[in-house]
Amino acid sequence: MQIVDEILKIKNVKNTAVRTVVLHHLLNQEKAQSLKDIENALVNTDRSSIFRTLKTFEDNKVIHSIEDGSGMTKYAVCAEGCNCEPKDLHYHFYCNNCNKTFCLFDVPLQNIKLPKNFKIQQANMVIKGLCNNCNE
Amino acid sequence: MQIVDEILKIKNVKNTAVRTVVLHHLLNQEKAQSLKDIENALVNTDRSSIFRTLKTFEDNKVIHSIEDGSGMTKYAVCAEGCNCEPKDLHYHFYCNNCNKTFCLFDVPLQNIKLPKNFKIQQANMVIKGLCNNCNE
DNA sequence: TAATCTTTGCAATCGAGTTGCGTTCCAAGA
DNA sequence: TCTTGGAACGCAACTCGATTGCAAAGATTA
Repeated sequence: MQIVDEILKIKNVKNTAVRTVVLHHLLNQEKAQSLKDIENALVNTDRSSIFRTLKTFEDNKVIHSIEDGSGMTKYAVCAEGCNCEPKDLHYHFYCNNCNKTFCLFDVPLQNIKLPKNFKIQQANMVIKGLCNNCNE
Repeated sequence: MQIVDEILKIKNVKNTAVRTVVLHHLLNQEKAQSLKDIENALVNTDRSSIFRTLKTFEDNKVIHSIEDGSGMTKYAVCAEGCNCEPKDLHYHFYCNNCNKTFCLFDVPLQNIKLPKNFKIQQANMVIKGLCNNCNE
């Protein structure tokens, strides 16, 4: 739990009961979590409280959200030092079979050459296919 | 209208009244369209008919869908010869200001090196920022 | 023409996300 | 310690894009 405290302190987010359990849960997942995933895991915590907690975390760069095309926004803890700027972006991998969403921190994002006068602010890169567990 | 007929014929999709107007509309747009966009443009065509038409088009690779994070799935006509396979993928650009979604056909997709045993099937690449009209 | 399958339009439903509001909690100041 | 104001919480209701059930209309085949 001291990691949770530490992260919240660094990101300047006040620690509360809900925030603690939500962040603790997120830290213990290998795959990005949807609101429903978290709701199911934390049975006695209210959905809207979790929702507002996720918003707070996102606003304060504790976590980042991923639109993986599953219809549910997924959330994952930002890597240390991440400010969710273009340089901090990474690919996500969505498994079409087990529906898990992974952060691919090790796959570098190419330097994208946009058309003239287009300006990048964020990006949402999702590769879909089969993960190592589901690929035969 | 003969382009519409031609595309549907090539993609093996039976031509109907709704399909004609939907595809014709999509062909005349510079930006990807949401179901609502199409609904608003084709006032006397039913939403569910448009919806089912889009599904049919997508199943038959007439169009592809884009999850741009706006909460609404967008649709755009596939380029000639597109089979919506990884090699046919392209980046999309979502303008945070005017909310338009563009297909960036000219920006090549890098060859992504996935972790061992991961297999790519599709991808949804969305870059967000300001388009040329909105970038000052 | 009759039988059958497909497409369409309408209405209802689903579900993720979001919000309003009253209550509870907490921290700062009196 | 008590008071007070703001933040967080829990509950219920609501929004809105997506989807489906069903019957009518249209197209296709025998």
